[in-house]
Amino acid sequence: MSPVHRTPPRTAPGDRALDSVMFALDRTSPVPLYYQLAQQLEAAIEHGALTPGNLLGNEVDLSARLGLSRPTVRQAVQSLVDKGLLVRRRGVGTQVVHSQVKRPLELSSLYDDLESAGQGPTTRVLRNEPLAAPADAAAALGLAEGTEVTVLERLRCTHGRPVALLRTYVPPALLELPTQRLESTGLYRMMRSAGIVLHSARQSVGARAATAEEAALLDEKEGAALLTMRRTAYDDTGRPVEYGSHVYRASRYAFDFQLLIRP
Amino acid sequence: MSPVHRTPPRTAPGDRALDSVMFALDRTSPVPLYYQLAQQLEAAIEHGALTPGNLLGNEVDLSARLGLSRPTVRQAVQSLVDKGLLVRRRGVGTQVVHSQVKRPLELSSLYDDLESAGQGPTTRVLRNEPLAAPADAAAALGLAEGTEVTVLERLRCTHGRPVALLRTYVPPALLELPTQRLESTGLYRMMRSAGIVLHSARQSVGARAATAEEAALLDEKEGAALLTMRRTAYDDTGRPVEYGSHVYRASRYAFDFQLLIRP
DNA sequence: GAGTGGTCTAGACCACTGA
DNA sequence: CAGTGGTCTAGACCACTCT
Repeated sequence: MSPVHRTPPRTAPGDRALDSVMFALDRTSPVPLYYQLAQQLEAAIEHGALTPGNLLGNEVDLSARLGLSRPTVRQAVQSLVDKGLLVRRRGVGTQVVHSQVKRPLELSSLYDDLESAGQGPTTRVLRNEPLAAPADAAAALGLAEGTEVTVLERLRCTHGRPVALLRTYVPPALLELPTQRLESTGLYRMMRSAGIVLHSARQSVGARAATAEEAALLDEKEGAALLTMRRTAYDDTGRPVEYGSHVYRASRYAFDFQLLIRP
Repeated sequence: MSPVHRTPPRTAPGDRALDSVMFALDRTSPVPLYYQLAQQLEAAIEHGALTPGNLLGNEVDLSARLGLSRPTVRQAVQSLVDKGLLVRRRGVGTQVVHSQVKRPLELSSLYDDLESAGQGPTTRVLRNEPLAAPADAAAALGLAEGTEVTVLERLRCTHGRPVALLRTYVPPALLELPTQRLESTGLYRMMRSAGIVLHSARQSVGARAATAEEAALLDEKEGAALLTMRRTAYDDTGRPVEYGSHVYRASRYAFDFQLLIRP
């Protein structure tokens, strides 16, 4: 038996590097406390102050040390668990996931489409006009076949070379779509500016051989393997706001994404 | 003005069908209350008792009516918001998403791989042996190149016809992989039985032309467009447990999934 | 048995929305 | 303005894991 009366130094196998990390919470900030904490925890993990091994002292101590209630600390921790950075084990503790794969890097191509404006990628609008909706677009948008919609065809390039050919159908009168702004700003930012809040999207990814026309536009050979993607996007009321049928050069593009498996 | 003193009938524009729905909460059950409530809400939505329009009375009333605290009710509602079934609007209320797309149907092919055992799909193991890890597999699994791993090659069929050719590398000594159980049970179930808890996976989907060998196995023509998918799966400690490099017949398979866009 | 996360309560105040 | 969700507190008991 140890002659120590107090709690021993406690550098257990799964030692808690968190003790040395300082957190600065600003109660006057409009940013929620749980969110401030989550951000600082995430930064500490990324920056390496919190090593993958095992860690993160128990929630009761942590909340006492931070001057927060346990539910608030839990809310912060939970958000990182949802991001896949932490794992909770009942009776054990909360650990930082080993993970080579730090950044979840968000999800697949929608993210690209959301962000690809201004910087490297450029977009050329090949077509932007009203059209009687074809069967697939009408079905996806919940309209009668033949309803007038706006059809866009855009050629997306990175490093000056084509990557994707995007055909998009937008419901009538949803928003103005001046070609110039489409090329400079991107469809999703225009929607956001118009007060349309994206909520979810349904995607289907497949493959097929390039047609002669696609091959010419994309600088591929006819019959080359292309990635295809059909997507219907919905706003926060569940209303479809876009249906797209796109092809990507398989030689220059792939869909990368991380899944979290939920029990 | 109405001569009524009490609260009027209150069949406002966004009327609350929830008032007529009964909830049965069992406090003796080991199932958490918030989870019971979430399930019953989800069932009510799916079954149509809660119509897409607008709905769901405020959380304070709801918790009072159910005899629960507001945080508990919030936890239930939040889980459905996370699933994309409900939308909260501050100052307005919580609404059922219109959504054509009811079932989120989980995510892409991993789900298929998890579930495709026993029923329609069958799996034939073409190869199951130790092998010095090639560069890509070693990198993905965090091993030195040439480390001995187990390589699996499996041909997956539905309706008696081939759909996919799966090449999988499993770290050494992770678990036993008898061919017969692989064909009857599936890799993921075997992992689960071995106490391996899947946590996340990184996937990359692309396309390319079929080689002669692939074409022969998959009953396609050489040069046909195939979907390709590379996946590294991790368990809950962040340890890589599988690296796969797979090809799917584009004529018979596509990756379908739903994204939720988070602000 | 000690320590952990999982769940739950009964309040409180604030920020935003809409009439 | 009243009503809504968003955040936060300070406790409580339970279920599980590990030693």
